[in-house]
Amino acid sequence: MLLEDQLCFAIYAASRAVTAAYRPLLDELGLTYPQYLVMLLLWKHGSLTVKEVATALHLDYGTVTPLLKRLQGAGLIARRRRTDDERGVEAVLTDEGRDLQARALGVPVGMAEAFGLEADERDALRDRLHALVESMDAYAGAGRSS
Amino acid sequence: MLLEDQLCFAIYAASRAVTAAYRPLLDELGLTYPQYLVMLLLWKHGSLTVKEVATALHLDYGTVTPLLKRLQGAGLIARRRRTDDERGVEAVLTDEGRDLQARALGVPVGMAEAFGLEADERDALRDRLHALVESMDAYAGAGRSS
DNA sequence: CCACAGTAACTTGTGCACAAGTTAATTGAG
DNA sequence: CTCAATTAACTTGTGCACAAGTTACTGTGG
Repeated sequence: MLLEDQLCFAIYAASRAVTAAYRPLLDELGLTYPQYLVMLLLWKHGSLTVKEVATALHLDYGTVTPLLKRLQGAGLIARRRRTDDERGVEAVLTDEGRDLQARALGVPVGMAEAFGLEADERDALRDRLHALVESMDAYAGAGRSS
Repeated sequence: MLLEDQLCFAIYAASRAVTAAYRPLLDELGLTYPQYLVMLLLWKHGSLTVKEVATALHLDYGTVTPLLKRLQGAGLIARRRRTDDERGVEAVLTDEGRDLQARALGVPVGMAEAFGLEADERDALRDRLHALVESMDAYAGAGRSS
């Protein structure tokens, strides 16, 4: 029952340490860490529905909706109803949002340095965590169905 | 720059998946995940100052103070000024708080099952994450001093 | 065509998490 | 001893994160 022995606490502490390490880098871009994740998605895809963002980040609509509104308020994205299915709302990069990508190129480099790990170690840890998330999702799914 | 390739996102997603897996177990105890971590500390030590709790969990006073007030509101702890140093406030288990430990014994067992990992794998992952947190703390410390 | 189940998004309320600023008690240099 | 710096705790404000409930649109069976 010791706190320090539990994997859950190690993950919880690591998550907060990582976002804290990102903060000074992201402050210069005027982004929070979840906002940065959304921008990463949009720099790749150009535009995404609220549902697609929520699915990719494993987040709730109730988290994503206000987050996108703040990005809109910052002028980085526009939000508009889809025309083919008017239930959907699409987030689209503005010119300003697209331009921000150039200034964000240094962020992953700076973070790789902070991690203090070799690339292969980093990949191994990442893959193990991905497997953990899938295992937990499967467990949660099984729990719901019983 | 791909989201799925980044270690940071794997940790962020894993952290939320873990606390989500704890939620149904902790709901039965009437605790949130951070509250459970505080109770783990108190079941071990009996009483701790706000500073000691904040240090152990790597949290801010601004997070811990209201958290302890909610535990006090739930009747699990009492909060009182220290007599030897009146700046300090101590959190102490109530009888009710102490009794809760018996009902919480099943929580780590249930979680070990959800993780779907062998004990040695779990320990290896935990140690690697602990090392990561220390590395990041050291990096942040170095950044502040420059 | 029409009730209706299902889906996408939003809203409200609670609880972290952290920055920045405030207050009160303690410590220590001169 | 005195007062300036330090420390412990609290407060305020912003932004996630998620549960639960609401609204608007879609697609399908009858």
